[in-house]
Amino acid sequence: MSLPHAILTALLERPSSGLELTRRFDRSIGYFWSATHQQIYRELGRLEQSGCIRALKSAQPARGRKKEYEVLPAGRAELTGWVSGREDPRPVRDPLLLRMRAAAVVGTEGLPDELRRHLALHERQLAEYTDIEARDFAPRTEGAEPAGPTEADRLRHLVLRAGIELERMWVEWLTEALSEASTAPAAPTTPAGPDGA
Amino acid sequence: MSLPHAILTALLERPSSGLELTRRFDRSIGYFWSATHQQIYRELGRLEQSGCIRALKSAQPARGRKKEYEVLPAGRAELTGWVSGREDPRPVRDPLLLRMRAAAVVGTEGLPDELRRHLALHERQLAEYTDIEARDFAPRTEGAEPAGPTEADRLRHLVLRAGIELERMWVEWLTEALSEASTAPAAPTTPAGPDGA
DNA sequence: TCTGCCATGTAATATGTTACATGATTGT
DNA sequence: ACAATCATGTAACATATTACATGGCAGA
Repeated sequence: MSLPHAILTALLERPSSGLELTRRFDRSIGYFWSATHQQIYRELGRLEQSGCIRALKSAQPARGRKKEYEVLPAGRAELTGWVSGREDPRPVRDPLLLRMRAAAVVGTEGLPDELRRHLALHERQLAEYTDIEARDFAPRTEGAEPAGPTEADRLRHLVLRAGIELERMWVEWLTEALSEASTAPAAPTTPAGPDGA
Repeated sequence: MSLPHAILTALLERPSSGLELTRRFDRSIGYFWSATHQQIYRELGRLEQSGCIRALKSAQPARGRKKEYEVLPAGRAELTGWVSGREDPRPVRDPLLLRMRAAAVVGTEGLPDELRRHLALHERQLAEYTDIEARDFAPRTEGAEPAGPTEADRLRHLVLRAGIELERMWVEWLTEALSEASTAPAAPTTPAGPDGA
């Protein structure tokens, strides 16, 4: 149940139309909660029906016409409740790790190339994040305005740092995996092994 | 499309019944691909129909009777193809990061407690992983048998290390987030801000 | 027999993905 | 008129989650 809350957050930050939301989900918000435009339109319809948001009057309900939404008090209350609630971290679901485990059984054919490809992708994402950090969260220069970052700034920076640390972790792990793979070339493996990990 | 391959891998490691698979998905395999018993039974039915696996003869097709499956050559071929194929890393989807971003807009009420709770959960998971590492992948003692770890052992260890590094990353990040939160107590935040991160 | 657990399964719902359809606007 | 693009949406399907249903077996 995170998508509606992601949309409420985005709309509180700035009232938007469905397509604008879609674009923002390709950039900032999508870095930790991705969504396609179909999901977004469906969810906008539900949120409107449940009274959490409403379309601005300027927009007539016609098919090809832009339709902008804003959050109503009920929507803000819903979001506040969600933030202060409990929700366990989701169990990890990573296809690459699964494939490595499968490779331990059926062989590593083609795997090193795939690891290199993933490494390049994670390095690119990491660079994108650090660019954003340098642009939006540069340390205050001396003699600048006395006001430090706001609470909101600090929270957003923390979220970005989580993304950075995650990417850094994958880059390091993939580098290590590749160096191990090059030490010992691929070979047929034993048919079975311990189940412990 | 990862669940069927997760099941094939598990069955290659050891032929099992649905419930046994469910238990293994709560332990080793589930550490990077979780699944409920309903998903597993449904997928076992599909895999059997498509000729990737078959039930061992010992098991009659009765409702309350145990039914064990083994992988057929077609199943092994399917898995091999999947391992050597391409699949992009999934975009991150993390509700906690989303909630922090929402908190930047509606306030951090109740958030520090939740961060502490998550920190404890990740610390526990990390301890579980390092226990497994110490048990199953202890460094070879000097003077032991000359054979090093097999390729399969190294792959399984790599997968476990990814889990360890992921948990360590979350533990560090949550610790940092909490120390920042204690520096500046929660307060109502500005209604809008930059969208950049 | 009754309780509890093992084991397999169904049904309903929620969420996510892929492909396609339609109208509006702008530039040539 | 035509093409390209913006913008909103439908339909079909795939996957995941939650709650519940059914039968077998073992021991009190």
